[in-house]
Amino acid sequence: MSRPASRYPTELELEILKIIWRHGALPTSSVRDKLAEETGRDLAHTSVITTLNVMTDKGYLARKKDGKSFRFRARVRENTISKGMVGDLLDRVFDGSAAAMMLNLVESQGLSPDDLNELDELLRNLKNEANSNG
Amino acid sequence: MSRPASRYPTELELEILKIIWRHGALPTSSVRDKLAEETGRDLAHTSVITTLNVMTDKGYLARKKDGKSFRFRARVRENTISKGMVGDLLDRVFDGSAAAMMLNLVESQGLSPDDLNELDELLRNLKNEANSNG
DNA sequence: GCTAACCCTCTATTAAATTAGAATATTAGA
DNA sequence: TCTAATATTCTAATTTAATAGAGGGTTAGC
Repeated sequence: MSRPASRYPTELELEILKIIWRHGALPTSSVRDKLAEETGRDLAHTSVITTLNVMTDKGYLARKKDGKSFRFRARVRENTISKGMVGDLLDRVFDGSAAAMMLNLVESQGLSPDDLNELDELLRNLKNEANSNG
Repeated sequence: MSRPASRYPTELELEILKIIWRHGALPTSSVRDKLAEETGRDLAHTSVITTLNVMTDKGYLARKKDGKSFRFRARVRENTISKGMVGDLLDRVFDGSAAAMMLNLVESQGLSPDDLNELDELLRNLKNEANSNG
């Protein structure tokens, strides 16, 4: 056998998704421009189309004719993809232990006092929810 | 150009690293056995060696002759790799916002009350540290 | 009806990752 | 020393990802 297709967007695919999530449906030329502007990735027009079509086949995007060119819109939500990718890492690296992953994140990412307070608040809300819903 | 080498262990490489982190230095045959037992991945002996050698080239492992076979040990620490992979996802998906990533993790992973308490404690400790060290 | 401009489809190349077989080396024991 | 067992190296096939060129279609303007 050989390498299985990745279950989540690849590097380039994610860059493109992020652009489309931010700016809404775009034609190829705009995707290309923004890739160059925002990520420094200066691809040929045809390379961008090829990738957009692959992404369409994979179900990440939908395309619709608009005048003489296609316009691509996202078919997946940012939150869905994020959760999928985080969940994947969680399983692969931390064997599903969310607490272990959080600990790692907290340890390694030099959180500021503001960050800590924000998290504190987040936790408090979650606890309240848990109490009122459970 | 084409695909650049991934900066972090691939799927299979990570499985192998986890086995070696858990069990310490192992000969090829044991890595093979444990891959089958623990992950259901039943590879040919030569496939395992090939991968182990690639991992050695990449600096993830070191090999030393032991009797008639090689024994492979980890050259990277689990925590280092975890942090790298989490940091990578953090940058690529959440543009470096640890708080956003935590929120996602908390939202999506249905944390139990126990988990919440554990995290609460974790945060409290961090805050204390921040106060006493700052 | 041409021509220029623009966009797309099809095809192709390169490298990494995964997998494994053939050939070769090594070692222990008879 | 010869053999059987076992381990390693070398080579290779396959698939995905990333990238882009050649060729062909469409549209607006002259």
